[in-house]
Amino acid sequence: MNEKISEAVVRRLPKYYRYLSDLETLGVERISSSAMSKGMSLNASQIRRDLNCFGGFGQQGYGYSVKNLKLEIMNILGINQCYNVVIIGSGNIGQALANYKDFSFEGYNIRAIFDIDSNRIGKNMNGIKVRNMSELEEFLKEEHISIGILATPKEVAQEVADILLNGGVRGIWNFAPQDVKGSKNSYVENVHLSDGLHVLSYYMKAKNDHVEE
Amino acid sequence: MNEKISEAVVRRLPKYYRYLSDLETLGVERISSSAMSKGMSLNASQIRRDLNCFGGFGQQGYGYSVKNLKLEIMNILGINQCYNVVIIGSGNIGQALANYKDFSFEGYNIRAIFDIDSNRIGKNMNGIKVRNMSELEEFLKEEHISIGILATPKEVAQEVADILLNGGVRGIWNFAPQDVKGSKNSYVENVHLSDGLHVLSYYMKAKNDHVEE
DNA sequence: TAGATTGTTAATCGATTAACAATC
DNA sequence: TAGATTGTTAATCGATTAACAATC
Repeated sequence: MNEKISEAVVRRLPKYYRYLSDLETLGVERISSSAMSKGMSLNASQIRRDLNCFGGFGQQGYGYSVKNLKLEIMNILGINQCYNVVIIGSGNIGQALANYKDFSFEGYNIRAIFDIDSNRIGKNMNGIKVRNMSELEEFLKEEHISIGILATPKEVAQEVADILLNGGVRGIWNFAPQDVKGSKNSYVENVHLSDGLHVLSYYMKAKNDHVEE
Repeated sequence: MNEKISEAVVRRLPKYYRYLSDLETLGVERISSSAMSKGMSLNASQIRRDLNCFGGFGQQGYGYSVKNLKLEIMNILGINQCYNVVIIGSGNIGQALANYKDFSFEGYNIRAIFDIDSNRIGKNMNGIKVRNMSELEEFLKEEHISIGILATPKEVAQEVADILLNGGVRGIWNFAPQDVKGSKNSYVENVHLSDGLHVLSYYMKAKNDHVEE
C-alpha cells in the first residue's frame, strides 16, 4: 500500500463498488476478473492490477468473493465509516443533495444547511434545519464536521471554503461553478456539472459529422 | 481534424472554455499557452497540442486571442448552437436541473419535464410544465428534441432511455444511478454523482493516513 | 530586425494490456 | 490431480512533456 496509487485507479474504485453492490443485490457470491471485465467493459488485467494496489483480495482458481471484495473497497474508499456533513447554500443543488436518498450516500450525515437568504433560514429540508450563514463558524467549533458541500454562487465559493477549512473541515465537495483551493491536509473535489453536458454536445456533434461524411 | 481525438483531450475542452470565459470577463484580450499553463495548472505543450487537434488558433509571437479561442472551442464543443431538451423525472435532481441558471446552460432549452407522479403532473417548474410520462412518445414525435436528461429511479432508466432514443433523441445525460446504453448514432453521458463523494472520502483518508505515518 | 510564441516532431513517462508462473 | 484464476512481471501502447524550427 506504499506505492503511489494513480488517480486513474482511484477514480475506478467507485465503479467497482457500484458493480459489486449490484452483484451482491443479485445474490452473486463469487466473481472472476474476467467476468467483471465483461460486465464492466474493463480489461481483466487492469482489474486485477487495480485491486492489487491495495491487497491480494482474490484466490487463485476461485476469483473474488463479491461480499468480501465489496467490503474491502468500501474500506479503501472510506465509505464504511460515518461523516458529518454540512451543506452551504440551499438553492437548487443544495436542496437536491439534502434530499437525495441513495444507498451510496449512507454514512454521510447532513448535520446542517447554511444560507444567507432570510426567506430560507429557519425552514426545514428533509428534516434538516436551514441556518444563518453567520452561525457557520460557531457551528463548526461545536460540531465535528469533516465534509462541506459547497452549493453557493461562484463569487463566494472560496471565501466559504476557507471558513470551512479553518473550522476543521477536511473535505470539500464543490458544486459552485468556480474551482476552490484546499489546504495541506484537506482535499477538494471540484464538480463542474455543465462539463458533462458540454462533452455530451461534443460527442453528439462528432457522431453526426461522422454520419454526414 | 481527421486524426482520432482522445477522450482525455475532449474532457479538457470544457475546462479551457471555462478558463477563457473567465479571462474574457476580466477583459483579457490575448493569452499565451504558458500563461494559460500557469492559470490552469496544465502543461503548456499539452495545451498547444490539445488545441492543435482542432486547428491552428494561435499566432506565433502573439499567443491566442481570448475571444476568438473561446469561440473556436464553443464551436468544437457544439455549445454555440441551441438544443431542445426534455427532463425525465421531476424529483430532486430533475428539479435542480430545471431551475439551474448558469451561462454554461445557455442554448439548452428545456421544453418539458415528464413524470409519473400525479402530484407533480401539471405543475410548473421554472415556467416549464410537468407532463405525464405517458405523453412522452407523442411529444417526441411533435417536437424535435435532441437531448434527454434522465433523472429517474434506476429501475426505469434504460426503459426511458430507449423511448427517448426511439423518439429521435441523440444525447442522453443520465443522472440515474444506473448506467444506460445508447444506440449507434447517439451518445450517453452517465453521471454518477456519488462517485465524486467517494473519491473525496478516499483522498481525505489518504491525507490523514499520511499525517499519521 | 529581435523577441516571443506557436505548431510540431522527438523523447519520456506512465498506464494499459498481455503473458505466465504461482497456487488455490 | 487437473482446471481455473490470481498476482505479477514484461511488452505495448498512448498520453504527456520537452525541444526546437517556423514564423508572426
